[in-house]
Amino acid sequence: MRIWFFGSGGFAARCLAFMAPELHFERVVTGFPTRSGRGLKERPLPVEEIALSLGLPLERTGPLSENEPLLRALSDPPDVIFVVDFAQKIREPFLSAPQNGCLNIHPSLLPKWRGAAPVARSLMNGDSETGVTIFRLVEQMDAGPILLRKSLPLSLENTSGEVMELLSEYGAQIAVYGVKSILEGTIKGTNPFQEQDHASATYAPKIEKSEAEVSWNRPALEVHNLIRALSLSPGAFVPWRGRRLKLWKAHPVSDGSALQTPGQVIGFEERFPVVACTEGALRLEVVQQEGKRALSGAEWARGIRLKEGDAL
RNA sequence: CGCGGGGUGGAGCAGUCAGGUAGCUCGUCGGGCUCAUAACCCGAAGGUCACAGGUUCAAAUCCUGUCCCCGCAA
Repeated sequence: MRIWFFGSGGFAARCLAFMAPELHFERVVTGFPTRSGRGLKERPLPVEEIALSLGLPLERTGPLSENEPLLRALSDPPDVIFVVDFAQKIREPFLSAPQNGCLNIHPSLLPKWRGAAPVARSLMNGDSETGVTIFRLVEQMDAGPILLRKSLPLSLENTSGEVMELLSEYGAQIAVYGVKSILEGTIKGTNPFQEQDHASATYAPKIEKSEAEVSWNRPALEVHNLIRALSLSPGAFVPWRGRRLKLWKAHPVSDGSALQTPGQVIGFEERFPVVACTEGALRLEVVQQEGKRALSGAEWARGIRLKEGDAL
């Protein structure tokens, strides 16, 4: 069983880590290190770090269409190429080089939430269920035939970080199962891939920075959904004292009295500040001021001497 | 050298600009009150003010260098 893996980001790195004990990867391909972070230092991509720590054969690539050695290698193609959270769009000749095509692990129940930010969009939308899909890449983004899906129930407590973590694990599980089934002929004979219902597709465009700014002048549930949707990155924030106050974790409070001014501290629950929104209120669990580390809402309120009636 | 914020008893902060006895809200420990409590009252312990050097009669505070944490931007 010959398998290649193309990936770059954190989700890809976690999927790779979960799959590595079960599958043999002949090549792991990622992008070049990017100048990023404070000081604009050059940093390797998450997949590179994971692959090296797992002792997998790693190579870096620029645009695939210009990678002559890799293109030549396609003349002796692997059985399957996993393409996960990879910064480039995959085209021919890669799409049809492997006998079983290129497989993607997508953190949504396709055809729902095609696109770049499926987990964030589903949480933002208040979905009660999401999942992960293994499908075969086609020219059109996230529109290929489905091999396997696994669902994950969501609650109001779930954050994007947790959900991504779980879906990378689930995705790796069913990817391993799926690829073994195909290659060992368990489901030989019938076509294991099922065409998507394109008519019911929805889309999850990438998160814009401007979407991260929230206002208390919204329903508490909506603010809460945005906070947990963006809790992996970049974090929702409110302007506060001329700077940003990031809201990493909150909890909606059913105090229905809509008589409060949005943004006003209407009280404390176990020392955590409760802030009024237009419908209901939010208890601030974890916040972070610019330049400071993330703190529990209680510690933050204590340090700045926050009192009932103060306005955020 | 991309821009910026920060490091002060165990936690979170004020004090730094205008050098002059280490402060606040908590936590911890002891005592009191209470049927009881995360409540309240009384008391106590705990800090080389990140590190190094310099200026000064005197440095958390001013100057220089170093380490560490973090936000933005890309």
